Amino acid sequence: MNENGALRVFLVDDHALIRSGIRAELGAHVDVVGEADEVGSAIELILERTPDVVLLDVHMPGGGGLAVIEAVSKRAPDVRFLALSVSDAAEDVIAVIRAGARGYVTKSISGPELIEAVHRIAEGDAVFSQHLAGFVLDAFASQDPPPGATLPALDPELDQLTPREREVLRFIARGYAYKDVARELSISVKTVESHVSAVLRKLQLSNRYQLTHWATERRLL
Amino acid sequence: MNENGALRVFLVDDHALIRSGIRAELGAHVDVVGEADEVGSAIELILERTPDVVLLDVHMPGGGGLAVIEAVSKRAPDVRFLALSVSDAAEDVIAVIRAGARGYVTKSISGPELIEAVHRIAEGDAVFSQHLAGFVLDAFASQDPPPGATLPALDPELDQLTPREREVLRFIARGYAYKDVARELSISVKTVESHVSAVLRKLQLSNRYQLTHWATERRLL
DNA sequence: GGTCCTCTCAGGGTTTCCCCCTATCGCCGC
DNA sequence: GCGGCGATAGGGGGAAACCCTGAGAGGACC
Repeated sequence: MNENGALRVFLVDDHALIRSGIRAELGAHVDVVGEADEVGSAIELILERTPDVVLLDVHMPGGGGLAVIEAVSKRAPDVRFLALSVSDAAEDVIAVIRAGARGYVTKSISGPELIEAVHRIAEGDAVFSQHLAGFVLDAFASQDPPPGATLPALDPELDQLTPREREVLRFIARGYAYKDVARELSISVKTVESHVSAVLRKLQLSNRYQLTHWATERRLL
Repeated sequence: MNENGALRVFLVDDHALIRSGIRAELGAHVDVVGEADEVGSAIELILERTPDVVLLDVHMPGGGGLAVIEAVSKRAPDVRFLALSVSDAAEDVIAVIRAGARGYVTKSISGPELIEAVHRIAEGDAVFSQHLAGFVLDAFASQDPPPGATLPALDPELDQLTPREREVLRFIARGYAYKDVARELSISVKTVESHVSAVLRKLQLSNRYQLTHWATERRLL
């Protein structure tokens, strides 16, 4: 907080237009203490100005928002991040949450909604776009679920896969060879085969090609 | 022009944040006479208010900016379009220019640049982001073949494939087995192998599943 | 005529994919 | 504790994919 009691917010986005839009929408409700259009200066300025909340784009040249979150979190753990993106791909969401963001909203959010989201993040809540909640909870089911969110119905077919199978599925659907998946996950090729067999059987598919399409349709890539 | 001599501009983008950013950047330099967040109302309002320039996002639910350009151009040919997008993918650019847009800039454009671009469009100029200009001209220079043909003849990577290789690529990316492709094209399996090898080598991919992924991203399927 | 490219095809080899099967270990619930 | 399930791993085998080399026919270009 600054001397007026307003939240101190920092913006990171490589598009000047969008930074401008955010500033216009947030208006007088918060104090925008700085902004950056690329990773390096973002890290530097955030550490210097220690805002309450950093609003940042996930997709940026030079490593993207992930690099910013990781670098800042180590040295200024009190700074909270709200990821802002045009993408609602499950992978992006998971990665950015893993890195330490407290929320993830798409750019279709309205001004008032964004203001509320920023305040909730500052108070320690987790904030997600409506249709993302399921994905996020699903991925973190094994660990600690975010506080007080009711989850919408998950994909019944995706639901019958075990977490490990889903992990393997993502690699396979992207065109990884079995041995590449094995190396990525540090398991044997034979185990990968087992998982793939299980996935194909459960989803009633007959080969990897269909798996790629299945995953693409569900926007898992 | 309106009574003050300012340009009359209309905004179409499904993201409120971005519309807000554009309004903030254009500021007092032009007269924003309306905005829309989806295709239907965009067409209706543009026809009603007949702005000098329409700034519109290429990627939108419900057909995207293309549908707007086509529908409006038929009934109000004096309205000029400047496409605004996060993407600089070749096929997007070409498609939108074909539809009738007079320019294409990415959202990384600065405020002053955008203002100048809008004015130049209004005056009848064509405006393109720096790194797109050469690209677009190349594409149209080398294109005289049949108007009904498929568009992506300008992708530098796709371009290095021979016609036969492209043909084989389409089948392989759809999941056809070598022998199926051979039967479809009435050639031997060995010949299919040769073509696939050439395609993988030229595109620097290592297997057919990455090819599916590659083709899907380029919307070749 | 010579050169280059494309399309065609082949042999022979290695690797990967996909499908059977079994099997161990650990965790959780009844 | 016993059964179920998930993750791990392996054997074996057939089919398909992939790699490398070579080579002939036809066309285009100079």
